[in-house]
Amino acid sequence: MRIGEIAAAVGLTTRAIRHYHHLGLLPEPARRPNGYREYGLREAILLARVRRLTELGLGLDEVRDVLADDVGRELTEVLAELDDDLARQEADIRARRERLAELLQMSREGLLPGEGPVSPGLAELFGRFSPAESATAAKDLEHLALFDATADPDRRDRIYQALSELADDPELAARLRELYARMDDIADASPDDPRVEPLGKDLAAIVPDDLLAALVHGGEGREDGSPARTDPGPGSAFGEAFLDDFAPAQAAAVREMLTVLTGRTGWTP
Amino acid sequence: MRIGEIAAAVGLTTRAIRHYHHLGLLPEPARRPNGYREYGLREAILLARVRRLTELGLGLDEVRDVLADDVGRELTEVLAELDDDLARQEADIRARRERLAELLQMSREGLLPGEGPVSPGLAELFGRFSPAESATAAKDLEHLALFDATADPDRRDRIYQALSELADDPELAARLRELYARMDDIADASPDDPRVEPLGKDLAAIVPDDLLAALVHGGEGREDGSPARTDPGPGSAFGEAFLDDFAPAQAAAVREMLTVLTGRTGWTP
DNA sequence: CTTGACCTTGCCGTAGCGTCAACGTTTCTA
DNA sequence: TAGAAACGTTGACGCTACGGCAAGGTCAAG
Repeated sequence: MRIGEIAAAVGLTTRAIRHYHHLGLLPEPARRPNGYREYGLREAILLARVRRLTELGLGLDEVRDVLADDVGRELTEVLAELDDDLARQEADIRARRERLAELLQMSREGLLPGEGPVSPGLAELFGRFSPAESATAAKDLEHLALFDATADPDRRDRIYQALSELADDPELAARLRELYARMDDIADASPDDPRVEPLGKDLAAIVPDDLLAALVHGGEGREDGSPARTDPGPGSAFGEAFLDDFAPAQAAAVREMLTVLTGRTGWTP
Repeated sequence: MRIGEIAAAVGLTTRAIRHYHHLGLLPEPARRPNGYREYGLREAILLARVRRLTELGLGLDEVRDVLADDVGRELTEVLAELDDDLARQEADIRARRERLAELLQMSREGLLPGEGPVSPGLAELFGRFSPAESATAAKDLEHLALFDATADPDRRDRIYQALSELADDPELAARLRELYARMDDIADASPDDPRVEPLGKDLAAIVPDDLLAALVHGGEGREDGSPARTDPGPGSAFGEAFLDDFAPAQAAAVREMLTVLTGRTGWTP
């Protein structure tokens, strides 16, 4: 047989067969005078074995090992290993599909924020605060979306829990909205503006103890643990970038808030 | 932030971030005087979105589309498509794992032939015929293993069914063994040997009608449909290779058998 | 001054082939 | 009998999402 004929017979492409030759999986057969490869039934049988093994999902070098080692002992252990691997992949895919199902559900209900797919806990928070209510609020939600993608789920959900409780209390929610408004107000103010310091203190005051605990405690006891929404506090490059995201006066207020909060936790930089 | 800092903040590697720049997924940020890239919070937020999307399993160009298209319409349809894709993968993996489970089972029971993993139907046939009983029998099983990997499951199982019934009948099985022995006997004979023609006729005689029907009918009505165990009959390159796998006298006997069988089906070459 | 931890660009490697490119051979057909 | 169609040959690049290494430049600390 020529290569195309054997390829059709075993259900492979000619390219695949040449590839197997190249890898040494299958020895090159004799050539006809014109240079064409000449295949016999033995090669077809070998290729059929290769095909069965690759269809199971074995890699080509594993196939080579199995073919070389002859007899099923090696085969059995390769198959077992492969099954483990496939089990992992399957679990992985299922987990992703579960997340996808949540997201598709949210998407159909129109709950997906512009930030794209986020955790359900955060999506709920997004639903609670009207999006374009305040520039500062919008920014805050963006920060949360960043946090959402990076923090570990435990801590994340504890923090969302605390925030959710805060939003549930009508009085607290009203105060929060007011604070956002006051932040908006000082967008163009100087850092020395007299409104800055009281705003910082009021911001600190609305942070409940359980939220603060979750923020501080979640940091896994290293150099972080700062109450900034995203792990490292000011002093770290990230913290500076975080503060840079605010207007100067707003940043000063946030800094003031952090000072008060670190005082409350007894944490030292 | 420098690239390592933002990478740590969003949970990516610096290499990945540079890769995203290269692909145009994320614009190159401004540089410091020393050439270092300088990142701000905006980039972190963008990267967090990228990370969420890639973790769902989106390809990077899909991520780019989603980021560019802004807003969830495109996103929703990409997610739905992705879910379809994952569903297919999951089904595929499950099917492979089922086959693997069968094979591991057979392997533990020592039923795996040297041919490696074959379909359950064939494994059963392998179990019925003692492996080294006859050189011709061994060859026949090899041919079946080749057939096993290439034929479509329907036809394959119908044929195995017929073969299994043949093997179930003690008298037929005994006759089959005798035919194998006679094939062995003429391994070194001349094609003109007087034993060849009667052997061919006897070979044809033991093929039951249902097996013949399965063999002929399975060919999906094109140029095949030949009763050779593997699709195309003599005249095709594969058929020649098949006959070449036998000693000359044996090949003559097989040819004789085919002549008789094609006569029985009324099939014309 | 050195060491070490950063950063820079750039190129090779991964798995399993698909897909040209550029060319020779065989076979069918007008 | 010529030309086209359908085979074959080797060789090289492409795909995914980066990892790893090389060969350097930069910066802070001991």
